[in-house]
Order: sequence, then structure tokens, then C-alpha cells
Amino acid sequence: MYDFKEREAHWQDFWEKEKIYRFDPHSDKPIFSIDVPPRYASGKLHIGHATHYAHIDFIARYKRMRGYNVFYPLCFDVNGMPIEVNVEKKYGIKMRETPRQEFIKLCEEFANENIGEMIRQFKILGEAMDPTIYYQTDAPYYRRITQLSFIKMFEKGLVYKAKHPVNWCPRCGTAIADAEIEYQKRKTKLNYIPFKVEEGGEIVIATTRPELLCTCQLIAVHPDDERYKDFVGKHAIVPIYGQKVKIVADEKVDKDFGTGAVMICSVGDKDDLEWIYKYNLKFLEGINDKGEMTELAGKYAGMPVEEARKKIIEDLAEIGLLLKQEEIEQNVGVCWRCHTPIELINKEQWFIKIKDLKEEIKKTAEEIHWHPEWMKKRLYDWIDSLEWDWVVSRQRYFATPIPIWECENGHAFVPKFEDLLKMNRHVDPTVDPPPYEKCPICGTPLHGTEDVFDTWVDSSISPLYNTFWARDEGKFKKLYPMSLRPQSHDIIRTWAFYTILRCKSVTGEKPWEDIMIDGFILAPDGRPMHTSWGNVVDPLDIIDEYGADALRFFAAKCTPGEDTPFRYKDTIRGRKVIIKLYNLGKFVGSAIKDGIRDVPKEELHFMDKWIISRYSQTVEEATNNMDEYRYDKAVKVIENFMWNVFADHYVEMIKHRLNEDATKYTLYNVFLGIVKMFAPIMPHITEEIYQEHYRKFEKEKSVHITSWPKPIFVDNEAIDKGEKVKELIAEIRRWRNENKKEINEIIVEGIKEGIEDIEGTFKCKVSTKIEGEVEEIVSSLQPNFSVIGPKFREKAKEIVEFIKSSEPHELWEKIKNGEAEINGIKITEDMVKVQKKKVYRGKEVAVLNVKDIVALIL
RNA sequence: GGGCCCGUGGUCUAGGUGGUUAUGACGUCACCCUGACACGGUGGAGGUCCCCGGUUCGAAUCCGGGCGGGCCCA
Repeated sequence: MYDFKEREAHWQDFWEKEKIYRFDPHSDKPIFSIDVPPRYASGKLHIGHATHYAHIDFIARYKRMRGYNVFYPLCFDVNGMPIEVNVEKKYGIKMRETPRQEFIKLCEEFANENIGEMIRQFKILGEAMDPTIYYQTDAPYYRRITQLSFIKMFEKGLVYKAKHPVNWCPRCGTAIADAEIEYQKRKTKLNYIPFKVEEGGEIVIATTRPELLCTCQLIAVHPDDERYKDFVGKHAIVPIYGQKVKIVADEKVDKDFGTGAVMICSVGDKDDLEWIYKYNLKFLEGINDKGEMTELAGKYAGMPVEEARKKIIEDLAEIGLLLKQEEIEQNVGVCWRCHTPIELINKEQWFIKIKDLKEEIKKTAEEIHWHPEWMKKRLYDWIDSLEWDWVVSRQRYFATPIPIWECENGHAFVPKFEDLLKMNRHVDPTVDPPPYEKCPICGTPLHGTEDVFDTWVDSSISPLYNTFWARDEGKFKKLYPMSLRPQSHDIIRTWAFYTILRCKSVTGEKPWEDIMIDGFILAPDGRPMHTSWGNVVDPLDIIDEYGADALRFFAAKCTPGEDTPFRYKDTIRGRKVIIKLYNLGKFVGSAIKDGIRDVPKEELHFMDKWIISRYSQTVEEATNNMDEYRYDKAVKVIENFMWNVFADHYVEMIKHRLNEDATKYTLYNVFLGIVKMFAPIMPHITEEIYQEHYRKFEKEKSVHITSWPKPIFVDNEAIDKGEKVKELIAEIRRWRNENKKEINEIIVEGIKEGIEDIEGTFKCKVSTKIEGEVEEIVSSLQPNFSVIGPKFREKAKEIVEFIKSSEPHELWEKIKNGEAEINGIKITEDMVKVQKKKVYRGKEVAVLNVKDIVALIL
């Protein structure tokens, strides 16, 4: 019995010890380089990660077997807020109350502890990453490349500083990217507040954010809204604060929401922002970066937003200006990390220009092969919807420092590219001296920025890091662009987009040839996994119960790009496949234990040629699918061949001639090919079989450094006729099973090949000639739609009806004589499917029909 | 609200350039320990291919609309 727990661990140690997975920088082999997603170093592996990394591993192992020098780095993403938040939690400290360098040190320690565990998890998944081409994004060697590539863009004038509304998390005290906002459904109150109209009357607005009354600058209604026709162009007085604001008509207003009249503030959300630009309003800051109301809010100044809202509602109610409150559900943008509602705040930030580069990025994306193809559209939609440049600064500690020094007059400087290149580490402007003693322009002192980069700035240069950009021109030329970026679809707008942007901008070329986009793994119930829903599946539990190969088998069954619920049944099936392979290995192994000799095609039995041809077709199909990153289709083809063709048929029919050279030769080669094709998907069981039964004859020390199988030959005649023999044997077996009768003799008509294997399978006499009279009766005649349909089109129906309603035997006789016709249309043999019965030696015998073969069972 | 994807027996899924009886897995029932495998073999039961409309001799497949789910975005 195959003890997967013990064996998987055994082979994992073996691979590690034997250094099976290595990129050889000196090799002449073609390179296949994978821009592996650096695993984020904050938490434990979940089933989605396990599946995605399995998919990448399939490709890496496959390409190695195809003769590529595979670049498959082990790497970790180690920057940013999640780790900071974890450290705050772990030590019960606050980042801003801890000395900067001390806090960074704690983050590094925390991450490194996690990395050890994550490397162990990759190992037990059977991942084949090369630990000698390792990186982590917080290391000085990596941060230096982040900074160098930024400097390139800075020198090109793509970096600027501006006061601009940014998404701001008041709790974390930092700007966050659009990509870092999550949307949550929350219940909130819609408040109905009357505004006096200066010219007479009153207009009631509905708002969820009455605390922003202080920054209200405009009232908008829909131009077609009859209720407010007379108010447009007039002025309303803002309650409590008393400022006078104009009432305008704007098509963007939703008539049916609230009262159909909205107040425009600066800045409640992005819609407000649009209006601010459109109507040239001022950026009034009602909320500060701590999430508190500013002086503008008058008596509410200093209060946190939520508190101010509560207070102002109370006050409005007291003076009779709260007409109504209505509970509504709202999508609130929250910080992805701490789930605090984000605010738009006007802040000085560093930006990278991207709006001007839209078309160029699209053009570059066009040069990359997308798998699946339609994922490209998601990138395009994202690019088309971009309205802001990329805010790259973050007011945090644990990330790559922005290498900028500024003088009192706002002149900004970065280190010279060559100087930083020579340094062998990154610079930290909070520690390192400025690149110039004082501002070369105005002579005032230079101060290093305290801002750090958005972590996408780090991860979006992974292809530059991997290919030795700026460090080794020779290696860079060889390695860039990389062969493949594998990633999931949720980060197309971030990781894929920013990587194309950065790499194209710095090198002038696309970062990769191919991109493979993965779907999400959902819970078994088809919903996303949530701890609170109790539907989380832990991959370590799965590995413990079914083994890594079984989990990988599930991974192989996921259609690329699609979201897939986790399926226990696939791991159960995976385990069965493993056991099947193991047992087949025992069987084949015992047959070939003394070795084989090369048997020329002429000496092979007919059914040997058949299985070799079918095998060769399978190899071809599996290869094509793997080349297209369709491991799901490949594994289906391989599995079907292994189980339903090789094991169920070939192996059964050759048991009577196990000691023949032709049999041994065929078993040896076909099964070895099967094992090799399964190797990328299920590396442990295939290694087990290889080592146990093949290693003594084959030169490579591991199945994973053998070469991917090639087709041996495809003999179409052997396939056609062999399939018939196979079907016939299956049919006879079925018949015997159902009827539970002894078979004395089989008479086969219509085929002469493979007779010895039919005899061997049923241990009875098989003759190919019927002696004496056999009466043939056609028992069933069915219309052949695929012939009738296209030929007769609208007349097809009556022909079908005619065939169905005719007596089969009589009609068949007429067809054979060319006499069958309906309304002038002659019915020919190809238009019907025939089933016959035979009477032999005076009694009806069991007759099995397989295509044009008839077998009599005596 | 927008973009993309998906909706197939009890469960999950393949296919989908239109053509006989719709693929496979898991589960289930019956029979069978046939010379590696009972974690196996053979067979059975189980389907309005989400709904409505259109194109067509013919639609799971193409078109339009709707409903439901996922991801991303507003």
C-alpha cells in the first residue's frame, strides 16, 4: 500500500538533497522564466494560494521536462501595512508611537518568522521553486532596484508632487490606492434636511453625510425634475453654517434617490470630486487626516467624523431641520486592512504619471499572449476608466523609502542612478545624507522625505529584479522579457497593470511573453470563503488527509481563469488516480523487472500497435494543452488514457502474453510515458513509481529531470481496427457479466486483427469465419441525422419520420436494392444506422454489433 | 449602476464553429474478490442543459431580453 504521508515527505527531502530544481545560468538550453508572484509574508497559506502555486508548478515542471532551463524563483513580498498591523497587534504597540527604525526591525523579524513557515508549506505542497534564486522585497538588494527603477522614471519627468485629493485612511493615517479600497455594504441613515431658498421657498436635500454641511458648495437637481424647475439658478442657505449656495441642474443627479436634490460638498466621495472640477469649486477641507472635523465645522471641530455626524443630526432635529430619516444600504469604501471608512482628503503626495501612458500600456498589453485571452479586456476596461495618476507615496514605515530629498522651496532631488547602483543597498532619506549638501538650485538645506512607496511600486518591478536589470547586461539580455507571468484576476488592475507600466517605461519593452490569469478558489458551497461563514478550507488539512498529489490533482481540474469551488470529490478522485497508478506500477514493474529489448514495429502484436498509436495521440494532445497552459484539459486526456484505455483494456487483453518481448516493450514504454506526463501534476507518486520500477534502467536520477515523452508512432489503421477490437472485447465482457454464461466459442466477422488477444482475454476459441447458414435480420434502423440534416435541410423531417415508421427489415432490404424512397428522395445506406440479429445453426445466437463487426457468442 | 465571466442529473463539472441516445467525477442502487488495484470491474437509476422570446428543417450550443452567482470597478 502506498503510504503517501511517509513517501511524499521522503521524496521532498530527496529533491532538496539532490538539488533537482536549479536554474543553470551557464546553460545553453532555451530559458523559460517565470515571474512568480512573491508570496505575501503576513499569513498562512490558504487553499487559493495552494491551488495557484500548484498551477505555476505544473508549468515549471512541464517546461523543465520539455528541455527548458527553467527560472522559477522562490520569493516573498515583505512590505506594507498588513505586516505593520500584525506587528502592532502582536506587541500591543502603535506604529506612530514607536521609533521608526525600531518598528521596522520588528516588522522584519515578524516577516522572517513567517517566511520560514511558508517555505515549509511550499515544500509540503511539492513546489519546485529554486531556492538559490531567492528574493524578498524588503531586502536592501531588492529595494535598491525598486529605487533605481523609480529614479529612471523620475529622470524622465514622470514623477511629480501635488496637492490632490487622495483616498485616506484616518485610522492608518496614510493615503491608500484605489486598489486598496474595499467596498462594504453598510446600513446608514439618509437625512432629509430643508434649505431655505433665498428667493423664496425651501428645497429639501437628502444626505447621508450631514457633517459635511460646512463644506456644502452647491445644490444639484435633475434638469427634468418638475419639482425643482423653479429653483434652478436660485440660491439656498445652508442650515447651521449659513453659506449661500447655488442650485444647478445636472443630469448626473438621480431623480429617484432621496428627494432628488443633492448637496455637493468637498469632498464626500469621488462624485463630489467630479462636480468640483466641473463647477470649479474650492477644495474645502472639512475633515483632517485624523478623521476629525476641521475649524470649518465650527462647534464640531475636533470631533471624529462619526461623532460629528451624530451631534449635527441631534442639533438639526432640535431646531426642527431634520424632516425625516430613512435607513438605506450603502456601499462604503473602506480601508482594505482595518475597514475604517476612507475619506477623500487633499494632501501633498508623490505621483507617477500614468494618464499619459494609457495608450502605450494598451499597445504593450497587446504584445503579450493572454491566457485566457478575454482577461485582456479587464485590463483594457481598467485602463480606460483611469482618471487619476498613481499615488505612490504612503505615510507609513515598513516599505521602501522614497529616495527623494527636497529643499525649502520644493525643489526635489533623487540620488544619481550610477551612485545608487554602486551602493549595493537602497537609501533611506530619513537616515542617509542627501545627494547634495544643499539645493543646487536655491542653496537652501535639503530634507529627506519620510514617505515610503506604495507596495505595488516594489512588486511591479519583479521582472526587472529577476532579470538582473541594471546589474548584469549579459544576463538581462538573456532573461528579459520573461516568459510567463502567472497571477490571479483580482490584481490585473494592480500587479499586471503596474508591472507593464514600470517595465515598459524603464526598458522600452514588454515584461513578459505570456500571462496566465488564474481564477479564485471558492468555498465548497460556491461562496467566497469567510471565517465568519465557517466555510474555510485549510490546504494543510487536505494535504494531511489526502496528500499533496491529491490536492494538486484538484488544482489541475480547475479551468484556468474561472472561479472554482473547492471540490473534495476531486481530491478523492485524485487519491484514486494515485492508487491506480501505484498498482499499475506494481503490475508493469513485475512484467519488466528483468528489462526489455527494443522491439521493432514489425514484431509487435496488432493491439500493441494500437495502444502505442493511442498513446502517441495522447502525448500529442497533452503536449498541445500544456503548451496552452490548459493543464485541466491535459490531465483529463492523460487520466482517461491511463485508466480507460491502458488499464481497462490494454492491460487486460495482454495478460495472457506477459512473457513476450513485444508485450514487455509496449508496457514499459507506454507506462513510462504515462508516468512522465503525470509527473508535473503529481510529482510524488510518479517519482515513487519511477524510482521503484524504472530507475534501474533509466539514467536520470529523478523522473523530474527526464524528458517529456514524444509520440512513438501513430498508425491510423491500427487505431481504427484496434478500437473495434477494444470495443468488441468490452462488449463481450459486458455480455458475459450480464448473462453470466460460459463462452465456448466466439465467431467474429468483419475484422481479422487482434484475434489472439480476444482469445487470450476470454480463453476460448475465436474463429473469423462463419461456417454454414446465418440468417440475418435487421432489428433496428435509425435515421442518421448528421447525414440527412445537412443534405435535405427542410425535407429532413419527413425522411426521418418515414425511416422511423417503416418496418426495419423490409426497409433495409429496399435500401440495399436501391428501391427505398420517399417523395422522390432515394434513401441510401449512409442515411441510416443498422442493427442486425443473426440466427446460426438453427438457433438465435447472441450477436454483438460493434460498428461493422458482428460477433456470435456460442 | 458598468465591464468581464459563469448558470448543464442529488452535488460539482466538460463540451458549446448548431446535427442521432449530452461528457466525466463524486454520491447512490444491483451484480461480480476475472492472474496490479473491491480505494477495483460491469451495469442501472437519475437531466425542462436557469427562464422567456427570436433565427433555423433542427438550439445546451447562435441572437435579444430577464433572473441568479462570482470577480473587478463606480
